[in-house]
Amino acid sequence: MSAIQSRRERERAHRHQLIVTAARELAESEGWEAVTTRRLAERVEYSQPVLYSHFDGKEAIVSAVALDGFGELGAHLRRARQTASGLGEALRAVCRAYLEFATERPALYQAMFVLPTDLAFASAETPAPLRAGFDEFVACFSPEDDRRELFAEVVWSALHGMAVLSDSGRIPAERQEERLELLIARIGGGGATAP
Amino acid sequence: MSAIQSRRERERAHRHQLIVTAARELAESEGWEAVTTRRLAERVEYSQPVLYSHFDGKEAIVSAVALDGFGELGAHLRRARQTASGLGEALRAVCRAYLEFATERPALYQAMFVLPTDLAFASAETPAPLRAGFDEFVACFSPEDDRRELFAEVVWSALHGMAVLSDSGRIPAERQEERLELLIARIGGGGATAP
DNA sequence: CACGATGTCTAGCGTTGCTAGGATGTGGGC
DNA sequence: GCCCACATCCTAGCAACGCTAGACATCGTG
Repeated sequence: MSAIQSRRERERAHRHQLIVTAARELAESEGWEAVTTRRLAERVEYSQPVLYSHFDGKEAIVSAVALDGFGELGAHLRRARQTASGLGEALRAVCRAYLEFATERPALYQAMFVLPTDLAFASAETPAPLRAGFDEFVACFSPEDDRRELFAEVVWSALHGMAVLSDSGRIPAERQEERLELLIARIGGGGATAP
Repeated sequence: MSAIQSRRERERAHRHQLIVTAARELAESEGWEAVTTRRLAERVEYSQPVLYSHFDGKEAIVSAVALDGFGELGAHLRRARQTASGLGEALRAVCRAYLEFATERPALYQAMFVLPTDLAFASAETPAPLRAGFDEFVACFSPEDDRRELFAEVVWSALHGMAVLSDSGRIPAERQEERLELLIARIGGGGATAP
């Protein structure tokens, strides 16, 4: 493993991230339909084929962006949960942070949840960042409740539905806060450990 | 309005529906990525340009399929609600019917909720079929509750999230029934009219 | 029968994701 | 210091996509 080899690996890793962030920025400023391999190549100042030496295809690039997104979402939710005191407040903070994330980074959120990707979820070798976000929801329920995972799944589903339906105008966006409060009051409040 | 003119209109309407059902069948058997204008034209035994004499583009065809879907979903939910007795049972029946619809017609459901379409939702002139499905959820809550619309929005969001997250493998599909029961118990049961 | 209008198809444009094969330049052995 | 080998990168191009212009045929009408 010579020094120049390791330098090349560093450069390669750097360019890898360059492509990912370029794709993300382009998507966030003009939408995913504007992210073509040609425009992306132009943006990173390389030719198209170098994209394919880093990724298996366009879908893999989207997946890489999504993976970054899951990392950030996990950290965002964790921060929110840790600044709260008590399980009830934690749930509210995490839910609010989730919707915040979805509305402020719509393109990133799309890559993570709407666009087709290569990411393996329910499988055994699910990447850690993919679990991390979900685990933040789980942590908002009592460890003694053996149904806390189920609660987390339902809350996550509801939040995802609210995010995506309001983003596409299927439900009025201005009532998002009311919906959030209703959800928390019903799911979290008053004994999440209840039968 | 001569007889031959009306005959031509009939033929035209018939071909319109032919295109829509062909697109839907193709999507349901091979997925939407397999629905190209060429394959669709071949399937209805016309050339490509006739598609564009009926629709403004591919997105409009998807929208037409989605519109059909909303009609069917509304009828499906209505049937489910009417076979139940009492508001609580109605909510359970409608929710179950919704998830049933989503899992049994995934391609149709995608056209309605995931794929980009021309459909106008929150606007004033929202087509009736688009409201119909939502109204079935509203009808599951007491007319005296001035927050029944809000309840309906939250339930719909949760169901949509459950449908789409489990379809893409992000939450385990086999626990769908448990999640549904939890949602109903928390949102519907025990006084949907509660503060 | 000839004309005009309506409807349909062939052919092609620009763009997409993706790839083969040649040019370029850098690093290591003599 | 020279030269070869190897890795890297780009030019050029393929098939398929959504969509459209213009030629062609078909049909009802005078």
